[in-house]
Parts: sequence; C-alpha cells; structure tokens
Amino acid sequence: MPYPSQVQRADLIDKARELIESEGLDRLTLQSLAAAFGIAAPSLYHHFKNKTALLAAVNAATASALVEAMLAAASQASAEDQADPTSALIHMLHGYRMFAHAHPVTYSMVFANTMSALKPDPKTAEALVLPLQEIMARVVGAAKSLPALRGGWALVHGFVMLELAGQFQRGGDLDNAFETAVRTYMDGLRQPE
Amino acid sequence: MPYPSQVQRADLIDKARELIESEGLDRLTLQSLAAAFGIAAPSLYHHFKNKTALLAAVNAATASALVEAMLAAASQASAEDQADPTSALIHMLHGYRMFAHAHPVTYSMVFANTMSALKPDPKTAEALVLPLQEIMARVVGAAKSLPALRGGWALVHGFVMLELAGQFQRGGDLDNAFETAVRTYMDGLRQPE
DNA sequence: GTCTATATTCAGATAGAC
DNA sequence: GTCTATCTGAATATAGAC
Repeated sequence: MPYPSQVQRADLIDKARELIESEGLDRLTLQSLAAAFGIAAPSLYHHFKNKTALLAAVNAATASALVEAMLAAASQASAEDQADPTSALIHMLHGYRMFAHAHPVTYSMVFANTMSALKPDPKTAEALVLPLQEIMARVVGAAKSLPALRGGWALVHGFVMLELAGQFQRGGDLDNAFETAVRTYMDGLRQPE
Repeated sequence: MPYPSQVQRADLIDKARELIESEGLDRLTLQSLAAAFGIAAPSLYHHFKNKTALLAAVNAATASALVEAMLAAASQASAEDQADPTSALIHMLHGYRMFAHAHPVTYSMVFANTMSALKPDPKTAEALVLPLQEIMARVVGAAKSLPALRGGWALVHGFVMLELAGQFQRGGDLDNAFETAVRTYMDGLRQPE
C-alpha cells in the first residue's frame, strides 16, 4: 500500500458540491478538488472521465438530494396534513424551497440551460417530479395533474430562482409571499372551469 | 483616417448578444467578438473596461429589450383586452414568454445567480417589473399588488426556465399549459381570502 | 481607435513510473 | 490509484507604435 489516500468517488462528488456552494462553480478546478483530499489533480481521472463527467455527477447528486428533502418534509408533516392532499403538497413545496435556499448554487446548476450536457438524465429528472405529481393527482385528479403540476412547479422554481437572484428587491416577507403565491395557485386549481 | 472600422459600442453589445445566443456564452471571447467586426481583440478595451463590463452591458440591453417586448405585446392587444386588466396582463405575460423563447441564453443570463457582478443594476431591474406591477395593481388593487406580482412573475419565469431547460419531458401542449397555469393563478387571485 | 507583440495565468488532459 | 512531469491550448489583459 504505497499511497494512503484511496479516495472514494462518492466523497469526491460530495466535496465538489460543498466547494461549488462555498467557493462558486468557476472556482472548482480539478486542482482545488484534488487538494481538498491531499491528492494530485491527475488522480481524479481515475474516478471521472473528465471534468464534465464530474459536474454531471454533481448535478445528479443534487437532484437526488432534492427529492429526499421533499420526501422528508412531507413525512414530517402532521398526520392531518398528510391526509389532506393540499396541505401535504404545500409541505413538500416548502421542503423544496428550503433545499434551494440551502444549496443555491448547485440547485441552480441543475436547471441552468447555459450548460448543456450537464443535465441530469431523463430518469433522474423523472424521479424529481414524481413525488410532486403523485400528490397533485390527489388534489386535482390524475387527468389534470400534468398541467397542474407544471404550473405549480414553475411557480415554486421561479420564485426560488428570483429570490436567489436577488430580484425581489423591495423586501417584505418573502416567506409569506411564497406561502401566499402557492396558496393562490392552489385556490385557482379548485375553481371550476 | 488610417483605420476604417470605427466600431460603435452599441453595435458591439448587439453583436455580443447575437453571438451568445447562437454560439453559447462560453464561446463568446473577446477574440471572437472582435473578429466579427474585423478588428483585433485588444481594440475592445477602448469600448469596455474588461470582459465583465461587456457582459454587464449585454445583460442591461437584454433587460431593456424584454421590457420593450412586453409593452409591445400589450399594445398589440385588442381595445377590449386592453381595457380588461386581466386580459391585458395575460397579453403582457405572453409577450414575456415569447421574448424568452426568442432569446433563451441571454434571458437566462439576466437571472443567473451563478455569475454575480453581472446583474443589471437596481434601476434596470425596477424598470423590468414596473409595467407588470401597474397592470397587476389594476387587477387586485395596489395594496395586494406586490405579492400578487411576485407570484405571477415567479410562475412565468419558472415556467419559461423549466421549458428552456428541457424539464417538461412528457411533451403535451406547452402553450396551452402556460395559458392554463397563468389563468389558474389569476383565478386564485380573484378568490376572496 | 486601431494595430502588433507579448505577458500572464491557468486549466484540462496525457504519459509513464511506482 | 497515485505520483511527477509535461503538453496543449486558450483567454484576458497590457504596452507601445501608428
């Protein structure tokens, strides 16, 4: 055993996510990531084909973590709230927003359309929406659940992105604004056409 | 007149926007921009302090163009639609979405939180939201217009970003989904609390 | 305002030894 | 799986002539 390090691929991905959040995406270099483990940059090529593959893995991990955060938020709701689909959905959406707040840079990366080829594969993307759609189906029925989901997802994603981009300049209670916006949309869903 | 070119700053910004859309942000170099005008890269430093200043100018121009597109869409609505605040707002939001479709990369740049220091200054950002808020005030009243606007803006921005990122994988009529989502939110706004 | 020439810096990636 | 050494390539930016 000439070299002690023996870094694990999963550890590299986790550390990369940390560094991207704390230092910024542009400051994550193979050198900086390797240095965090006390190894040399070229060693990383035994774990990832190239830097793009590393970043794609980071995005996939972020997407998975987001799903977990949503499910955890839903499961932590009270029994009554879990029984009521609207309340259950709102809990999940709050979990979604909290995750984005906790991981703003990597969250944005997943949905950035400036960098292609970094997109999570279709299966991962599907897994991301699945929990939301299941609950949405309980709210508006399976038939309308796809468009209803898209609107709700758009609302939450857009709110979070505008927040993170600092576009809500006039202050005010953003937690409350989020709550209001989501409930407004849900109210609209309950309307007969 | 030893050198014929004499490039205008505004032309550089416009061309930069074109190149970013067609080639991608990462492929816009000072070299490539200068080449498009048949001049040498260092000449650009007489027009912009550095590359960051150039990109900031690009973002400001994009934001202005977005406002113009919204206002144009609103003014092209029928007289009846202009008189009805809800219809007028929907026309404006359609104009917003069409602009994002036409300029996906530069639109995303304006709201990207990965690159700080490129953000349009507060005044530009304010001008962006102003037309929307004026109409929103006519829909829900001035008192509620700020949170109502934020939710509506979030919905539209989020929808467009998810579209552009290819996250609406299951196809379906996205134009219709957008229309439905916006109207659902507006229906929710009309609900008494 | 444009040019040429050059400095600087640095990142991703490969080769081959251990 | 890790190392050292090196290649390759590129991009921002500066200096000074015209």
